[in-house]
Amino acid sequence: MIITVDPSNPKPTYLQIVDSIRRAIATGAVKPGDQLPTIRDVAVQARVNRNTVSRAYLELEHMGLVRSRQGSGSFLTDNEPGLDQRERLKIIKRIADELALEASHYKIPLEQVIAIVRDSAAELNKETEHE
Amino acid sequence: MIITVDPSNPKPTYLQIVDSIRRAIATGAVKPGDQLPTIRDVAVQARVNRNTVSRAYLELEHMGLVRSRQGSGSFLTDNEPGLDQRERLKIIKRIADELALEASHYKIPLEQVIAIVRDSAAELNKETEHE
Amino acid sequence: MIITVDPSNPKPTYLQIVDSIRRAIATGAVKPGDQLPTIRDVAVQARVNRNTVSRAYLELEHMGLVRSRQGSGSFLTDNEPGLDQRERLKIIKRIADELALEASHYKIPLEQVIAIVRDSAAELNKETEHE
Amino acid sequence: MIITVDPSNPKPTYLQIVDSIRRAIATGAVKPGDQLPTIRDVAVQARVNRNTVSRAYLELEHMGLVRSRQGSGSFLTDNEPGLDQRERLKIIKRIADELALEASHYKIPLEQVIAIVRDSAAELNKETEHE
DNA sequence: GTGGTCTAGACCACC
DNA sequence: GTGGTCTAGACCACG
Repeated sequence: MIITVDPSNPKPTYLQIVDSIRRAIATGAVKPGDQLPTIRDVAVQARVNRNTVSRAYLELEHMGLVRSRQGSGSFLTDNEPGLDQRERLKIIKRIADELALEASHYKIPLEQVIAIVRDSAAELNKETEHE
Repeated sequence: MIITVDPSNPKPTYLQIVDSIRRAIATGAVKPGDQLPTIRDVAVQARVNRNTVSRAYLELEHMGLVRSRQGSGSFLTDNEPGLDQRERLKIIKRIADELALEASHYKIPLEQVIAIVRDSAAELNKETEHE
Repeated sequence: MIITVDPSNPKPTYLQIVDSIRRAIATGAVKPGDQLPTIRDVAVQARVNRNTVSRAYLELEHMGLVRSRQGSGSFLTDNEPGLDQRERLKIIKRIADELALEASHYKIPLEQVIAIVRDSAAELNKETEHE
Repeated sequence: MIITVDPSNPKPTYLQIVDSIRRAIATGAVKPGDQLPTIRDVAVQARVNRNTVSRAYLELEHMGLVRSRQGSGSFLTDNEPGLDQRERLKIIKRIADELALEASHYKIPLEQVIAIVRDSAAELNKETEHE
């Protein structure tokens, strides 16, 4: 699994790591029960401090996606995310609003924006289809 | 102009104000040359500290959308945003990626997500069309 | 609010802080909407590092009991805990089992154990009744 | 003797094994002088690493409950636990406090909690009475 | 002033 | 080997 951290991205490092792993989950690169790379490995690979990776894994644990056990490692759970449908749609709407606002501000046509969204989704599904 | 701040929104207050004003620009509620509401008015209306509104206006100045004139208030400029096309698309892509990731995580179908994006765009254009 | 940390207690420091605050909530010493003592204040008072208190507040935030906002402080939410009744009883049962096992091991009579439990509960309710 | 390990239980594996054996002692399933199952047997049955079982048996030795004889296995001693009454009550009080705090937090009535404690104690004594 | 993030490095607990 | 905790101290972001 490839965990990338972009220092120019304003998003906090630990959340970028969270996103990397959530992306790996979405693409099917890791499956429920699988062991995640160790905290130390990710720290070396992404060139960040161990504590920062710890923080990311803690977040994933609070999201119910990961379970870490002392001495044996961190594993993907088989849980579904726990939010109800309303909450989910609220989150999606918030991001969609932001997308529409930025696009309008930069005068990027709606259809082009939608093409970009399709593109992002396709990148996630690319690997999934191979299973 | 209505400036709303939602304390449950994790986005910082000053950026919520920035977004409100950018939204007003996008919908045509304010036009180049128009005076913006005073910092004090916004602070009272949105029930936030004046420093926070100040911070928002400063941000808008940095974006080149607003110019403050000594003693007479803040006015909308007629500037186009200053980023080049590549930068703009990079920002859009980042948001689109996030949208796709969240949607996949919550198992919301792509077409529904796109419908929501169209919706968000339509809300922005609603008022514009009336002009 | 008094936050106490006992170095001889094997429970991690940050969880002892969490318990102190949960205890303050249970006794009614803090109410929904109230501001909690600042992270820095707790750190000084309990003689621990700021980061340790941060960790405790983060945990409380993940439990849905507290909301922290940059620049303004940490506040008690008005949420009810989010577990369903089954989960709650499972947690209670686990502690009850441990209590029964230790008591049996130390040959402490059941009725004495129950008296101690009543005592612990009374300490929590003492202050509440004064409201 | 049945040793069970629940991976969803946050308690460390070796302590879960310790508790299983202490429970067997409390119910009278094993008596002073009896031989305990071999480390290897427990490891196979509970599907854990032999080192983990070793660690559990070591802990039981430290508690004075078990003595290992070279080459012939581990046997239950006829020792009484070595803590003085104050220490014992302190441990009981700590668990009782935790029980009261969780119950209050989850709004479970005190009498129901006590019924659960009686239940836990009854489960321990059930088998004892048959002797 | 508030809380948030990150680093460096130490030590502990568990398997 | 694994993850967990804590410290010290720096710097940033927000109101």
